Amino acid sequence: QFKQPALHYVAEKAGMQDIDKEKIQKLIMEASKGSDYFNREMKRSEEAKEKAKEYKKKIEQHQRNEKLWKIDQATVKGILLDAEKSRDFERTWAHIDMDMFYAAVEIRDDPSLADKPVAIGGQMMISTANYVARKFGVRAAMPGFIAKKLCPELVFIDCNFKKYKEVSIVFKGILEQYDPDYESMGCDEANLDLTNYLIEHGLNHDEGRQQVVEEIRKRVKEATLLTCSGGISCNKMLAKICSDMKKPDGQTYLKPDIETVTKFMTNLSVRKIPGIGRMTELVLASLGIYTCQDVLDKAVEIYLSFTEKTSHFLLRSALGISRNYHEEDEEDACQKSISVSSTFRPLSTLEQFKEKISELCEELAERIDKRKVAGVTVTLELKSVKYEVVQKSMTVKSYIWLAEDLARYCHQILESVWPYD
DNA sequence: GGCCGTTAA
DNA sequence: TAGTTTAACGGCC
Repeated sequence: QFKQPALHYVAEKAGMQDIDKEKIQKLIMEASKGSDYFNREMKRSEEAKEKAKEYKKKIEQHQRNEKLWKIDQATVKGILLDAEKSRDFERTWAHIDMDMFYAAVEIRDDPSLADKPVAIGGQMMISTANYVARKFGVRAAMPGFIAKKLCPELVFIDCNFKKYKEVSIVFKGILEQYDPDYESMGCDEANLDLTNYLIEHGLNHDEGRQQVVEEIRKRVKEATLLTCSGGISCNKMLAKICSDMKKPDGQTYLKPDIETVTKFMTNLSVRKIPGIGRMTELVLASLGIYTCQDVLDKAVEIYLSFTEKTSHFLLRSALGISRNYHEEDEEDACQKSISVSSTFRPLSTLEQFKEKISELCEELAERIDKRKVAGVTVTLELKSVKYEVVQKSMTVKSYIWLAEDLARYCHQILESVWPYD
């Protein structure tokens, strides 16, 4: 565990297990310290720890009252029993994830890059790094200037989204043949419900499930000349966690039985659960919870700290239970918002802000037009140089899609928060 | 409905 | 010197 908030996790990602964590963490710290971004992150971390303190108070209060604690324990037992009842091993999910996608495409098209440390992105932000670069601690979501400090030899390559999109279409075209309703998670990964395919092909058994994913990966490699990794399990969450375990170019199968799943979850870090990020990890750590087994051991503490929805999510996840069916509702699956944003040099006058907003509205209107959609709520979000965010929105009576209408409402919102600094 | 925070790719 | 963009969701008032 890091004593300071880790701005970029070392050894969290595939390819970063055998590296000098200490040294890299120190370099990142030196490069970050004192920056507005770092200060903001520190503040967020402090707020998370404060939250944990409140939780602890409530927990201790219940613990002191024997009767109350007994009731809490009984309630939690019920929740865990209910969760257990919903456990289902009948379906097979696969999570397929392209390895270091953008970097892999660039290296494929220029093999001379293969043994050099490569980062896709620029001095501002890196999207992906190859495994050579990861050995230096360089990784996605790290600004280029920090990556450069970790690895002075690092080769930066600009993003070429058009090319990645084309590869992605080929990739998805293969997945579609195994599950026409596959759930896409960005351009380089997807969740597939293989159950129907497996049954139809008489392959619904341990070997068959692994064979099918081997086949998918082989076909992806032939069609794109790129490797991908896979995870196979009885639900989406487990499949996703598994797909990360033998990266690159590997796959992990988790047998659908209670012993295997329980053993798998026991020592798993809570951070591996999709949906638990840096802040939740920090809150849980303050409560002495690091692994999924800790979540179960401290189920009452979880129940008392979080809302019903969140504690159910945490407990079910720690048991290795998650949804194993497609989001059925068309209504639920549709896009709910559309937005543009950009980072620019600080502005000062109201006029400058209005001008910038108008430009962004033009861009947004173009995309709205392409998608043939319209909306009723306009939200303006401003972020200061100190990373403080101000958000204000308004819902109107008529549908909006034109740039001029978007701009008019945004200007109105802007004036209501002016002066802004 | 409005505003804020978290997550993820 | 410098730390993105887009979208979704949950909590709280």
